Amino acid sequence: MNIRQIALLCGVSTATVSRVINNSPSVSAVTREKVLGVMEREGYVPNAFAGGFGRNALKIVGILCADIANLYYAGAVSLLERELRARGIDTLLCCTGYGQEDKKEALTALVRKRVDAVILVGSAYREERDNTHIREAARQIPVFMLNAHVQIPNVFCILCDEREAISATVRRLAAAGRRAILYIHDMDKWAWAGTQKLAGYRDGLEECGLEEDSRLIRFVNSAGNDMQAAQKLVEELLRSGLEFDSILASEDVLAIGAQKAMFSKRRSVPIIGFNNSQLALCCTPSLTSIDNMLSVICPMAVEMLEKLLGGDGIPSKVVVSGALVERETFRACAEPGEG
Amino acid sequence: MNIRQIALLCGVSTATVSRVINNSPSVSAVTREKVLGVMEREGYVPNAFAGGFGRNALKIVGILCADIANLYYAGAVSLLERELRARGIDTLLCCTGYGQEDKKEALTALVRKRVDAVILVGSAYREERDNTHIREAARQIPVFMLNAHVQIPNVFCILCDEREAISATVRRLAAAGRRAILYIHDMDKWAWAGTQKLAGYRDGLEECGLEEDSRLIRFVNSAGNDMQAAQKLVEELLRSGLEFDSILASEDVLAIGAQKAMFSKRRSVPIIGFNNSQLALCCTPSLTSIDNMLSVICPMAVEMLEKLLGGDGIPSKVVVSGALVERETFRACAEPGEG
DNA sequence: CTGAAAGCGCTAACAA
DNA sequence: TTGTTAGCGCTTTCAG
Repeated sequence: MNIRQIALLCGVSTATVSRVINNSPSVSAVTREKVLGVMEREGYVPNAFAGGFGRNALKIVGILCADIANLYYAGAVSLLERELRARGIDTLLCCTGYGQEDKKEALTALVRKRVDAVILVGSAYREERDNTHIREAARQIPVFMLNAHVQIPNVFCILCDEREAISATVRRLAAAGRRAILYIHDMDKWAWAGTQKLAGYRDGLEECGLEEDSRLIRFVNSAGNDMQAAQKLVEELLRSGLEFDSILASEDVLAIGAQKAMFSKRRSVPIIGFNNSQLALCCTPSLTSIDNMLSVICPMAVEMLEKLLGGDGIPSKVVVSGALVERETFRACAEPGEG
Repeated sequence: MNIRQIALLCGVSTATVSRVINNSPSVSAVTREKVLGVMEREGYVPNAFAGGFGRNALKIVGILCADIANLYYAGAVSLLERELRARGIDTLLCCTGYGQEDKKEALTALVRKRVDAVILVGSAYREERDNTHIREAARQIPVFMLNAHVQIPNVFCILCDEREAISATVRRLAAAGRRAILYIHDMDKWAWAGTQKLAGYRDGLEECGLEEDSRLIRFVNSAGNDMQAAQKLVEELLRSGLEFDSILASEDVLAIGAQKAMFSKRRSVPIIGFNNSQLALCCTPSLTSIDNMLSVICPMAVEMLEKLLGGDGIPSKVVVSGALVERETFRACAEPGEG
């Protein structure tokens, strides 16, 4: 059943049916009723893509993320999808994993679909070496990057200043008397963000006049369960007798692993995670965490996207600051010795 | 830039270009090279939707879920998307929330887009009263329901027997000497699944010859933070002096809230959640939880979907059994008094 | 207010 | 191996 058949049945033209479908005011009440009646009777459902196709007005944007089962991405996609839907835009979701080839293929596949724009969520999409595939994509459609930055025409980056957020957190810890801050990260997957965060840690130390101790910077590398890996790591560190009086992790799961290790050894120090995810609330004690402001960044990205599609100019880069969300594992008022 | 221009530039027909694009074997090597060269040079990217559109071969399926920020749905969507992508099918994601009207609208909107099928994730999509919108949708395209069941032509349901899973868990608790099992649920959002689960709890009691005690069946109703609400509830129950020797919750977050309450009062009983989500691993002690087998159900759904689209027949209903995943909050070998 | 007709970019049946 | 051509379902001028 298509628009032509309906037109035939009504004894009007397809144009008129189209007008009825789209609530055009320039249709007489009688005609409209007649057409609506037939549509109803025939159970006709117009094909929503047929019109937009070809006129580059599909009203679909592609969202790429590494893994939607990851709470961080799930949160971002949730916020993005909501805003897009509110504007009548559909979301084509691609979970690409972390492999460079897979990410690349997914991006070009989306471009082939002539979606109106793509949003790349997470710093995983900024490759260390070669970002030409992003450049290629941006030649065809606007590309938005969340929490990653590249300088390419038609690519728009909205990000949180994670480096500064980490640095500020280190300063907070130092102000609370902490001198030996264990830093746990999982940089492999997040090359760029990982580098930024680590730099933030170092900034913080430097600004506080603390010496960097390489034994306090630890890398967690796990194929599957990052939490468990972090737990094992910290248990080992405790066994080894390494001294530290606080823990900062580049992700909530790592912090929670560390927390479990400390708990099992009856040790207590301030522990701070990153992402301010639901996990931070569910662990006991609840986890202090750095919020990288997805709740701000995502709506902002969609707003910019809308403006851009509407023909307005938008900045190619927006940076917002992060914020420390204090919970049981650390209070700013905490004094040395307390946890 | 379209296929016609490329054809012109190459001095061949659009059909030939089309063949090159689709790797048809019936193109001479020379022609292929020539066409590929021009495509490359011109930066031409074929429109992936244009072909499939209209021939009802869009290779897109719509996935509806209430809220992708919810770990449970995120896990399901992750599994589904992976399987779909492996088959060259794109995923259009709609997060509908729990409102009946919103769910309905989202479904009809997808049907208008002539996606190849829709997958409704979660029992929230089975309305208590009126499922005619699903019937309508199913008249146009195949509908798959995950963890919900209705009997409608062209609707295919794949679900976990949650009722039996809960009942079995109650029996396990009883076998471990537990007689007063507190049951916490949040039925409002999940009318159908909620009813099933509660029925399972009652089945379990009955099969063990335990009397149902209405004070032990508790409803948590929170707009936002279910965990906190459950925590408050249990704290109150403890204050009120209500006796119970174990806790079973219809969702992991509720169990974790209960756990926090118990922990803060230095009480310890077996606690069992539902969904076996990441949260169950992140809390301390780690949470025993009922796994409703998304990891089985989701790939199965996509496999069935593929068969159906390929013209094969598939069953309209598949039920798999759940499984208890035992962790620190309960071990089957646990004896009364231990927790 | 309504209709005729020209596409949108591609595929596929048929012809050569 | 290649070309011709008729659509897919709808929107959108431009005339009436």
